[in-house]
Amino acid sequence: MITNMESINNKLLSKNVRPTYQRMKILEYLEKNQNHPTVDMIYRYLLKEIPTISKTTVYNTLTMLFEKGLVSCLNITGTESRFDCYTGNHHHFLCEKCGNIIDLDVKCPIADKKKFQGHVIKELHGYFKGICKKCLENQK
Amino acid sequence: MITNMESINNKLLSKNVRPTYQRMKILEYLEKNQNHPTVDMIYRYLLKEIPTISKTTVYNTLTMLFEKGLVSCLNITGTESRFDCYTGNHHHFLCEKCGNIIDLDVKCPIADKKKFQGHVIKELHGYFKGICKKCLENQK
DNA sequence: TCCATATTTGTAATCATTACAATTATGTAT
DNA sequence: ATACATAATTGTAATGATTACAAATATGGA
Ligand SMILES: [Mn+2]
Ligand SMILES: [Mn+2]
Ligand SMILES: [Zn+2]
Ligand SMILES: [Zn+2]
Repeated sequence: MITNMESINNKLLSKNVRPTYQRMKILEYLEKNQNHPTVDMIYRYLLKEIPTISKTTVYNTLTMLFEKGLVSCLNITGTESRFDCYTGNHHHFLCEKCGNIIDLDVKCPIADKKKFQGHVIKELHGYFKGICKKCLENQK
Repeated sequence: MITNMESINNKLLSKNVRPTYQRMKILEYLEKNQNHPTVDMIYRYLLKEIPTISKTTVYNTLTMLFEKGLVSCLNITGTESRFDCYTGNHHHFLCEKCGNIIDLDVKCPIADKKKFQGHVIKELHGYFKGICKKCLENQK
């Protein structure tokens, strides 16, 4: 996937979202930083490029992008939301040592089902917690 | 599983936790109310039986019980922690209509693995969100 | 009974998130 | 181009869950 302003622009337009500078930059950040950032991480970075940006705008934009299906929102840490521009079906691993969140390719047996045991499924989250490969190697 | 004070007592003792009245009551509540209550739900109920109980005690106790492996902690809603005395491997469904959290028996392909792609796995959370069977029937 | 220690309690602080109103930017009709 | 209604952004205050911390209380063993 190529990250350029043109594609980001089209992505927003395809969902009838006005491609404002703030929205473009937030989406650009997410595409360039696929480490599942927090609102604050996005905000603090964008502050350099857009000194007037408000954290409320970051919150509002991410909520809206989520509702439009352009980003996904994780609550794996339990303390703050994490955002991911990759909306395809995948799972996540949280390292309790370094705090990194890693994408996992796990085949969930009911991943593509619209219904399960009578319940309509709209979202699916697979969260794993433990110690990541890199941290295990470092402590050897 | 029978919920009586004797078994709760033993459960705590087996983890070298002093079975105080507050701890027993919190664990008893969880065993009798398997609807994944919040801290506040537990606190407000126990207030009737233990008028002097502090919400801090509920927090401290649940954190301790979790660390001892006697309860599990869910962050499915994103706004507050939910607790579950059933620590066996199972997944959860959150209904965005009624807010209920339902146990799901989903076979995760890596449920019993200690390691996955080099990462040591200590916790596994499967969260599904949508509209539950009961709410679907009601709106027909 | 005495005492060191564990537990509980109450209050204040923290931190993420939301509410809300004021300001600013934008698209469209004139 | 101008005016205006509307959308978007901003700043600040409020909310709510959780944590920090110190004082009060309870407990088990000497
Ligand atoms: Mn991801
Ligand atoms: Mn459960
Ligand atoms: Zn790590
Ligand atoms: Zn429901």
